[in-house]
Amino acid sequence: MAKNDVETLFQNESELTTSEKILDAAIDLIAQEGFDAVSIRDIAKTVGIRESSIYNHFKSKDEILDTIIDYFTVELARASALPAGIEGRLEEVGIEKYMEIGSNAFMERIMDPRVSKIWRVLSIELYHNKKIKDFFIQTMLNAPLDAWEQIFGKMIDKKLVKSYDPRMLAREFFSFGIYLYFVQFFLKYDENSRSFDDAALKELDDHIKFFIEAVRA
Amino acid sequence: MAKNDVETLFQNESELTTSEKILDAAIDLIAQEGFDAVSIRDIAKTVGIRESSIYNHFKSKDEILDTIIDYFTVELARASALPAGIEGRLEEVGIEKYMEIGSNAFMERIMDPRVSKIWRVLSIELYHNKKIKDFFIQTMLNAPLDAWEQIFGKMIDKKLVKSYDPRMLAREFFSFGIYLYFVQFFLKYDENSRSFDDAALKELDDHIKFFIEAVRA
DNA sequence: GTCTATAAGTGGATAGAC
DNA sequence: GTCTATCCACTTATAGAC
Repeated sequence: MAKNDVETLFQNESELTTSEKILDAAIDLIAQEGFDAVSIRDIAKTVGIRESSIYNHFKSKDEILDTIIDYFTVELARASALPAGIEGRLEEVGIEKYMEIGSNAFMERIMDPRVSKIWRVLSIELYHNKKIKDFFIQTMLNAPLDAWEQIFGKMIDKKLVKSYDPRMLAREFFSFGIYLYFVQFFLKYDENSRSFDDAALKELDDHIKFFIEAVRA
Repeated sequence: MAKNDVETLFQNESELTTSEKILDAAIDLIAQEGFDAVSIRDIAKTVGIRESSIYNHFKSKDEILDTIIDYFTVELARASALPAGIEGRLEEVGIEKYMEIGSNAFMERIMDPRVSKIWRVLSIELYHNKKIKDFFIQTMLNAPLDAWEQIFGKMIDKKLVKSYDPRMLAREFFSFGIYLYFVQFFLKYDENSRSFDDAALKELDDHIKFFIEAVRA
């Protein structure tokens, strides 16, 4: 990586605008200490400018957080979507492969070291930021549950899966993702381990195998 | 409840010491806004004394939080312990009853409206307080996983349960509790709904039924 | 677009009278 | 054990020179 601490989340490090540098620094600091504990001075010092200069790019401290939230909730929302093209190919690929592809698509976005710091920021601010809370409820909870409910409904129709309540199956399957997320971003997070480790991937693999064995018709 | 907003967490409301009033007020305010956002002045105003008087009872703001953490982590740690007496009665009570009793013991502590505010405080401060983080890893994660691993090991020995890896079974069973906790205290928490609602209990019930059907030998 | 200087407010904490 | 008064470090944010 480069000479400074801040791993950039934007494309070309050499051509970063000051606004992008500010956002990078803010993300880095907030991920470590939380939004309240980070001051405009801290951010300015990390970027290498005076605090008053920050206000040429953002009109308030809150606007910095809002920009981070708006920029990345859109980006991260794609994580819960299933990969395009797999939709109609249920019989072709089989249950195992189907669930594996769906899970991996989800996990890869969360594992990505480029965005794991953002996940940490959103996790930290979740408790008192309505925008983040709504994002989580919608994107991390309801959307995946709805998607998996539909998928399990179809699997039941095709007699690939026992006729359980599809919503219950969606919860049984997806709740494990929330568990892994919580353990990773609340209990095990530190600045050095920014991505899911192999143990978590093994646990997910075990979960998929156990679940499939439990529901296969 | 009484004439003021603060539901006391201590025994006799009429005989609360000032220290206890301060802790109650602090818990109430922190559960709503987080520790950083609550000032000594806020706490003093809620109690009805001047901020300087706070320092006759606690030597710093941090000591207030520490007292809350120390007092309740001990209390809450009991939540993850299985009820005494059930230990050796596995054959007698059967798998369903055994798991139901274990789960209920855990859930009742979390549901208790008296302590759910404390759970919220601990959840909010989890990300930057090592003491709380250690408590969670030990009491909310490792201890329950160890306990259930042992139990499932015994169930497998007695051929009550298929011979899966007991640690994997512990994760499959207990991760749903983490999911329910996360949804409750991070996504759905607000001052009015302080306890788990019936939907969560129904979801837990579904989970237990699904799990038993999946593992029964 | 960055700087210096400063405003205006809030925070935790202490001294000393009662 | 509570009060008034005060300290001072730190915060966000603005004004205006360069």
